[in-house]
Amino acid sequence: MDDKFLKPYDPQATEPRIYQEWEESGYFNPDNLPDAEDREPFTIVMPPPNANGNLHAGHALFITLEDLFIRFRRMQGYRALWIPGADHAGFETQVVYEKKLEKEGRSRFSMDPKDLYAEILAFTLENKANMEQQVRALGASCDWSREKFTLDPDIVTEVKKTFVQMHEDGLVYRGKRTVNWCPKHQTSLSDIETDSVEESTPFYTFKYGPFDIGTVRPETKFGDKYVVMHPNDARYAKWNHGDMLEVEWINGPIQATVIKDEAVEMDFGTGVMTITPWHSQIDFEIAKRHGLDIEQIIDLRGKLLPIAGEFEGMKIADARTKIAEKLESKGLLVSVDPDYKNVVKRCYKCSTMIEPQVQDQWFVSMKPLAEQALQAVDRKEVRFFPEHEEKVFRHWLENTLDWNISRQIIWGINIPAWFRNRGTDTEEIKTSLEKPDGEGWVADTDTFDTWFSSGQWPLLVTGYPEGKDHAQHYPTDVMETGRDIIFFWVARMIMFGLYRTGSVPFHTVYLHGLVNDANNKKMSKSKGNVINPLDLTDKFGTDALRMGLVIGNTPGTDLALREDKIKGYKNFANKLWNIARYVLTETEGADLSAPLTAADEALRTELDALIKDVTSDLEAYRIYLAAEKIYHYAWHTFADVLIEESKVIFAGGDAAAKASRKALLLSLFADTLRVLHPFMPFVTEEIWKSVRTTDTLLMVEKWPSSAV
RNA sequence: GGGCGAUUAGCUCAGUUGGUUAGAGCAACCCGUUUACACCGGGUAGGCCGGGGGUUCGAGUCCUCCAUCGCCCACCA
Repeated sequence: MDDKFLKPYDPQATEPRIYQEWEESGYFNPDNLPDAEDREPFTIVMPPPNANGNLHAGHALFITLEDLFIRFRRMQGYRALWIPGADHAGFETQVVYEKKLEKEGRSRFSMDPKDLYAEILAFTLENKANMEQQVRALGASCDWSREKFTLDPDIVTEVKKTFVQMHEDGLVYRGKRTVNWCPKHQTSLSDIETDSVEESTPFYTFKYGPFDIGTVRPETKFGDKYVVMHPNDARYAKWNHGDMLEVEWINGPIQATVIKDEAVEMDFGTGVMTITPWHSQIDFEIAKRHGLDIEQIIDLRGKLLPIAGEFEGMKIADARTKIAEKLESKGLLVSVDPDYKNVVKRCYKCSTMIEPQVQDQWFVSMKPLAEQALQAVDRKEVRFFPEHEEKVFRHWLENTLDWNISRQIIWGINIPAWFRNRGTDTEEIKTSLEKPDGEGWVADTDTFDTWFSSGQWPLLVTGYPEGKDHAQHYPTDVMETGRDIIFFWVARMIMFGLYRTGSVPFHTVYLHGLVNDANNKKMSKSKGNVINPLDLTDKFGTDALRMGLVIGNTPGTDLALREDKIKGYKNFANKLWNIARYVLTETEGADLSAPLTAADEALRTELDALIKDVTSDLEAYRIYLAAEKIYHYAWHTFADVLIEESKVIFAGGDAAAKASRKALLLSLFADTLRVLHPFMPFVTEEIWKSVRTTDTLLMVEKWPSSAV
């Protein structure tokens, strides 16, 4: 027996050494596996962590699960490939960096864009290196030789090609449309980058000529020269579409026009409203239907424009009550409901109120792409774990609107579009990777929504269209990621995968829930309850953390991360260590081929049955069950029953029984280690060194297949 | 407003898709230290499986209604 077993298991000293051995073995790269060419591929694309900070508990969970899937399949004999990556994370990283600038008393708006880009790039690359070390610490057996960064030149080129091709196919268009504008970050955002928040706000009813109109936003009302009602509303039958009338309004009399439109709800308020098409999606649609003028009232910083007269330059929040007061003083206020419940959109990063603005931007036409994705799910080409997430997925795809993909930020992939005579009647637009021929072309300064590029990640990292990996490893097998990014990412990957390659990017979607704090509350910096997974690996070992993340965690369900639970699995790692000490001490020089007694044969069969069970659990993604079963076997069957029984046998005089039991202990322990390896790779690999009869690493040992 | 999910032991959760006396970990309580391991062993206690109704030979599991909690989506000003 190795002397190392005389001391308790020391994960801190063991783990980095073991990881280095794995990495140096070359087996993370499936091309180096024995008989690589004969193996069936099994592929996972890692959700590339944002290279803008430390890994959080959610990363630890996905790394654990994906590493487990990969190690299991590698041992089963697949050409197991796990492709790691790092995400420049466009807007997210820019927000992180802007906070840093703010702390330093600087601002992106007073910087040269080139300098800003260079600074964020340096920041990102530094974090990327840090992040990669943390992924290693968690035991990830991913193929670092294939690692991709979302800003790698080949990735960027292919992303741009997708855009150009989609433009040619009419799936990308430039349009003057309502976008979600964040006045703080000075960029538009997609619909899913905003949060709808219910708030209590005064609901005003004003006199507008002969009508009473309701609004929660008096500050937008300056340009309201259209008054809209439902065509079937009997109360207003005497008014005809197009009727003109003069009404007294905020800054004096204006010419108003009656518009009849079915978008108006007859039983809401008075059934009459005025519209502000520049700052409301629904109003914009009405204006478009009837060819009405649209006029900007609020600038991009959230301040009133000259049209507001005496209110020019005021912030909308301050202007709101002032304008209501003025209307009241003019006798135009009918009533105020002080506690009206209204849903407003806020920036998902800074909670600033989104100001709808009409802008010329790039959009993806979602309907045709969503159709394709839904059909692929209908054909069962993608299955979901948990199953019910398929409903959530469908519901979103059936209702999603066109996707604004242009961002007015520097940190990202620039949109390969070119303008000539921009903003004039003779404006020309071209999309191409290179500047078009001819004079006067100016490049678009906008960048892509980061999900436009990460949505193509599986096809990009496998080297579409010509890469060898694309032929061999696409479509991939499992996409394991957070339930919270099913729309941001999973839906887009399926759409882009189908669009560009004709195939779904993966056949299985495994969605994990949130990792919460010990009280099952969402972790957040402001609450101060954030748990750093690397602290837990330092304290209890990576294997213990992995077990703690996996056991009792069903897909799609949130997990409470408790230290006492992880501590329990640290004890388990040590238990395995002590089992090894006993087994190795007692079986020194044992004859592995000694015939088994009938009783021992039954014990062998018992484990075979368990392995069969655990294997089918793993294949069906019942990870939580598989982990618990093998844990329970090792501790409460192997250690508590078998070893105790063995002590009696070894103390007795039956030589055949002794020989049988020695061979049995070794064989059962070896298989227990094999099955435990995907869950607890470090301690099992370390013990394996003393158990193995060849010099093979446990990570490439054959998964035990039983005769049962 | 629409959708999804949860409700099982003190706590955190399983219960593999209807089949014996409902399980695990942690916590609690009692006993045990000439040892593979106190990062331990042996044992005990603890559950009208949220509530009502239904289907069935049989329901924690299926259907229905209700209650509570959580999450997601949302262009009625």
